[in-house]
Amino acid sequence: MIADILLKAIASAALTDLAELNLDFIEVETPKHEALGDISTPVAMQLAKRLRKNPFSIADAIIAAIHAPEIFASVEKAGAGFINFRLQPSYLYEELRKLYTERSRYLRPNVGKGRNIQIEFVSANPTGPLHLGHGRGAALGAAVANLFSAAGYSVEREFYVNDAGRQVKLLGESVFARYKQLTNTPCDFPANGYHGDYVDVLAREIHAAYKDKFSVAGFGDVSEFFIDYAYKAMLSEIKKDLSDFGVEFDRWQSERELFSDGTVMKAIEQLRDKGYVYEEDSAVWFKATAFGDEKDRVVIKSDGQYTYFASDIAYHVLKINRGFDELINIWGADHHGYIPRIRAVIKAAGHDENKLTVLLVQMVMLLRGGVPVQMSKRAGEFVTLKEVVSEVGRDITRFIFLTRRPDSQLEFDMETVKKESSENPVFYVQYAYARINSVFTKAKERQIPLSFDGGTDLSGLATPEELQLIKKLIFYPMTFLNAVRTREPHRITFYLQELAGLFHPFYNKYRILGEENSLSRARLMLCACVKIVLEEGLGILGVSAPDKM
RNA sequence: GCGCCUGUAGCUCAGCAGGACAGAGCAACUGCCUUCUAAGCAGUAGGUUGGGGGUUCGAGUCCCUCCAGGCGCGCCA
Repeated sequence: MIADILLKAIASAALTDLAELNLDFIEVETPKHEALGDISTPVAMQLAKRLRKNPFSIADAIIAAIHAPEIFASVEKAGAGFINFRLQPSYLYEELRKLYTERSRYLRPNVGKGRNIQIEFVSANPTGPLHLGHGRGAALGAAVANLFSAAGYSVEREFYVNDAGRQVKLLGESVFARYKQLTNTPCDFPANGYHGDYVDVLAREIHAAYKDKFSVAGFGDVSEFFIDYAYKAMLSEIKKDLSDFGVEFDRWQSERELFSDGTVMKAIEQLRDKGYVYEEDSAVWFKATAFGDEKDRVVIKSDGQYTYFASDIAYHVLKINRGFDELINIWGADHHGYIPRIRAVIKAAGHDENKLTVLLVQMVMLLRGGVPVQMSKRAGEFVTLKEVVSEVGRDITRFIFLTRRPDSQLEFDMETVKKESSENPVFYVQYAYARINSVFTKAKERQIPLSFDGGTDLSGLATPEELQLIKKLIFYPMTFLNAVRTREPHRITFYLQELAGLFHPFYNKYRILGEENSLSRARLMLCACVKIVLEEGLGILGVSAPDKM
């Protein structure tokens, strides 16, 4: 909006060589200090270099070309060449009314235009419960999905289930060994087996249901039953934990199916037809180096077994062939080394590699009172996502994950989190929402109407606190679009804290009810807008907006 | 050894696409509840942005280098 006006101004500012500059993005920002203006742009300074002209004269030319007195109360050149704008209160009121009447149309600029995007996240092995790191991926993935969905994309959320291969077999074998112990038949526990309590639980379940039925069997005789029983149980536990964490998926893609329905074989054959697959040392290789990877990768081992990478190839080829405009994978940072080979697959399959985006989420260091909690899935020593969520709460957990950039390591200290929980930032935001709700309840009791329209008189909103609040609200779409562009939901989190940080002082200083009628109505409508935006932002983060606290 | 990520206030973290005097929460200190929720508000204090070079009118942000931490570098999954 503002950027459009600027663009037109620049175009008509007789800066003739402008056409070739290809200005697809005009930087508009809110100044760090209120005193400087409501919005500003460094565009004159940026143009100075390209046009080889003095930034001040460029700024003058742009300013002279801006004719929008109904929007700008002032347009000034400042500092090293910034152009600072001050907005007309009447413009602010008009925008606020638009926000109120248009709601999501105002808050969710449609940049996706129905394009299809698929986001795959969590995809934890069904060999044990989710830990906190998975929770971080889940919170991020869900929020990114919400972000894109709000931006007008058609979004599919997928969980890739690694139900084939060695790990689920080891799980089944571990459960089998525990089962044998329950039937007092000797059995070696598998090397590298899973030691968690949940393995015993599964063994006991099976023993309770089937008694000693399998006690004389060797693992080979009953492996299918034990493997299936165990991983399916784990998978449904994972589903439940995610659901309790507020994270839902549209699709669960089984790795097994990729083998059984021939997808893996077909994908490899297709690559072979294109000449990207060859045999050497009695193994089958994918020519990843032809597409930028540092070495070729084995697809079928010399013993005839497929590698994990084989099904990964099939999985990604399948995904990209399903016609998505973009694929997003959210991976733990420990998998970053796999990015080049997956990119190579996308390219080899004849697609633009830029259709794939991998978001890496760094490790979560779990601490208790400053002491790191050692975690080892194999040894069964770890704190699960479920435990953390039940101890510190879902909203806090999600909010903490989403107040950090994904690519920075995160310290999660249970004691600190709990200690701070009464003063947790998430409550600060939620409290603003609850307070507004409470005022509305009071208003209803006094039979004050709570519906507003384009004609509501807002001119009473004239204090600095009120004007700042309005500006913050109507600038939400800017933050939103930046969050979408960068795939960084934490920008929403910080925005919400800032919004709440403007609301509370306002609430504290002024009265909403009990003022002269039109002022009271105006303030109620302002609150309604704050409520709308809080709800919108919290919704994207997957954090609840409680009516009462 | 090579690659990726990180290093910002005592602690946990932001810093928006290279722009103005580097911000927030917690912790510390001073005040504020008979008025719509004090999970709140007003205020004080706290920094050589890991070190050093470079590019630029301008660098926390880009490049090089060094230091520190994390994670990867299999015919493992």
